[in-house]
Amino acid sequence: MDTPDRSKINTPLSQFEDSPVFNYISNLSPIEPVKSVHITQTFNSLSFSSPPSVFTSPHVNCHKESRFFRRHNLLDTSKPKVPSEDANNVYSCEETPADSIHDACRESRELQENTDKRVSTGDASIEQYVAYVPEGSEKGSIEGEMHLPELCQIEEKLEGQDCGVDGLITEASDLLKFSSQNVTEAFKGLNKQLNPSIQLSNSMTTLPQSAINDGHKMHIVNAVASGSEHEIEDRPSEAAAATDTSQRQDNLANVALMASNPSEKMDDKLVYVTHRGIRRRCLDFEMASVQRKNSDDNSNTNSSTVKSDVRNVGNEKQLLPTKHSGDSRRCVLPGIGLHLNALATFNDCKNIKIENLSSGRQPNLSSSSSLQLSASQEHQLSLVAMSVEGDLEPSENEVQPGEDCAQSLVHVEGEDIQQNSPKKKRLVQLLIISGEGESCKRCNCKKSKCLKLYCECFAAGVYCIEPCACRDCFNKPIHVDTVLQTRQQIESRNPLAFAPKVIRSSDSVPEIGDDPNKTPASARHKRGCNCKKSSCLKKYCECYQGGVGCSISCRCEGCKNTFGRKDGSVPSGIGAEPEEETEACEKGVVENATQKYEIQNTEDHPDCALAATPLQLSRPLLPLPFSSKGKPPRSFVTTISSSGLFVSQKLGKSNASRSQPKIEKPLQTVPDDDSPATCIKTSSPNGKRISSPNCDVGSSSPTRRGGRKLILQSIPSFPSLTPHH
DNA sequence: GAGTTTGAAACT
DNA sequence: CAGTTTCAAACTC
Repeated sequence: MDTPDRSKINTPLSQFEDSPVFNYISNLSPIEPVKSVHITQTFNSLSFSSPPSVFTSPHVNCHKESRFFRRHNLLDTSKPKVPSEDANNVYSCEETPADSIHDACRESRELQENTDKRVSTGDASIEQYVAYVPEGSEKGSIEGEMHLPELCQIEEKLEGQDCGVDGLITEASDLLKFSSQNVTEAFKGLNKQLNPSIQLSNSMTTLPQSAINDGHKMHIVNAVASGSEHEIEDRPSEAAAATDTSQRQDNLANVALMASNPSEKMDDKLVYVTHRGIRRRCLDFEMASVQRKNSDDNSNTNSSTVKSDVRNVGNEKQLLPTKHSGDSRRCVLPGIGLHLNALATFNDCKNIKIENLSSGRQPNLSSSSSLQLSASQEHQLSLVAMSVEGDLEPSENEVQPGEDCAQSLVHVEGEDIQQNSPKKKRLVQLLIISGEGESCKRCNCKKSKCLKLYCECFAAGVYCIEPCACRDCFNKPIHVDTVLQTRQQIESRNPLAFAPKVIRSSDSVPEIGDDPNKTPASARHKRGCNCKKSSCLKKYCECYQGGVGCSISCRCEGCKNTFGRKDGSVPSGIGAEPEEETEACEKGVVENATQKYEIQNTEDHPDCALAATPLQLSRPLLPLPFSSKGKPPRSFVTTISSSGLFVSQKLGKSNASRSQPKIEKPLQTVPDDDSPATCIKTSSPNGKRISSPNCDVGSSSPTRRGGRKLILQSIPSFPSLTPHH
């Protein structure tokens, strides 16, 4: 404000003096000239004080620059808050196959990474967090290790969350803090407290597999061993040493976690360990086979109790690394990145497993896959269902809960694969390719750090994973705190920000037998679109993308939404309700577009296991984002039943509408039915399915889960599941 | 793969 | 609340 005056005063002083106005002013106040000059100088001196004349012109520039810097600073500062930066670096390092590691190793690692990211353990975040450390160390970014604890601490401070996850993180961080020596000591202490298996794990870090008897133990050992081996192989001696330490730390962390909650966490931890091992090397599969054998020997030990199941699950996962790798996406999915998942994860794993068991382990992929595919939501659902249903059958195949379609494939291949490393590898690759590869590609954020709704992943409540092409991504388990905070912030602004954009009333759910044409119109985009040029005929339109008709709430112009126009041209009754409750729509006509969608979905959809972010879990709704093309659709349709349950689906594609309705119905899911939809899928409008690719596969495969219907009851359960709150 | 278009999200 | 800017997906070439 002052600046202009000054400038005026400065340069043109003489001019002013000459000007009539100045004269006039001068007349008014005789003192002026001097003062004016004086002032001018003062300002000049101030402004220029440090900088030379160079800045003469540039007040403005200065400001701009200052602004510029400020912005940067802000950003920087913000980053720092998120311990993440360092972590990020580490993380990124991880992701970047920069190292001199052999190509093979690199590939395997990549695969592993993918898998790891998707690991479903409840501790997913922790897992990854921990996992990163080693990676960083591998890459020689010791700093990464160093910072991790700090990050954890920061997280603690920031969140102070009680969530089990957080707690775990904290513990992990603490563990990490320990110097190797301290670690050792701490470890010893832990061992005393830990159950035998854990202790074994501890010893395992250094011991060969042979020493282990217990299946669980075996897993741990394998994981550790594999990891260490891998590192050793890949890296020079130095790296090996570092890795060793990091691994130990990880192990400790795991142990600590386990210690904190032995029964529940054991599995997860085990899984975690396994994952790590896998991550470190693809070769683990072989190990897995070995483990599996061992496990088989020990498997008998497992009791029929739920706990036993859980363990089994863990074991299975571990046992079938392949699946994990493949799975990691899926099964792990749930656990993968999600905080929510994490919460649910434990349960999920259990549930899933149970389901598998209940289903009687279908030889076919579909069954397991379908469940898993549904991912976090499904997990939850499954949990409920599990509770409801009692019949569990032991799964011979040991299908892992988390497995995806890909996994299912693995299964299909059968045990041979397990035993056969090469086959396993192939399968894994296939899985990855088919499953994640495609589906997993997700966001491509460059400036939002994946912490805004611009980011599809973030918006979908899932962590970004490797397939994402995002930059400076903070939407990773490592940055849980940041993610949570951001989400809260956004939600504070708009409580429904993360709610499914398209809602479908459960009632509206069309019945399977119904006309396929029935449009998802019954579903409605909550806020309505605002399309001006796309005529609501392109994916730019959220309504269209979600496979729903436009409604009154839409402010679109020239609406031609094939799913239903704003004007209500579509019978579905679109216009009628902004809210989605009614479903006249069901009657709606399914449009060609819908069909297209379906087709696309089917094709694309390979879903990935998404790591749900914690918030999602917290939310009542758990939309499972599916990626069509690997990307989770921004909007996915979620059905909310009056009861409060929801299963998100992608309405987009008709499948969702049809098949899913079952699922959607708050209370029941009938997986088995028919159609491809059978798999519990969540489809995104984009055709991205939440459900695992298996669904597709599954669809092909006749078998489904036992045909049982899952009855979901009101979801009060969610809260409990959520570790956070 | 690069560039454009589009509309939601975010900001003011 | 409206207008503008930013952003990333969707789309086009």
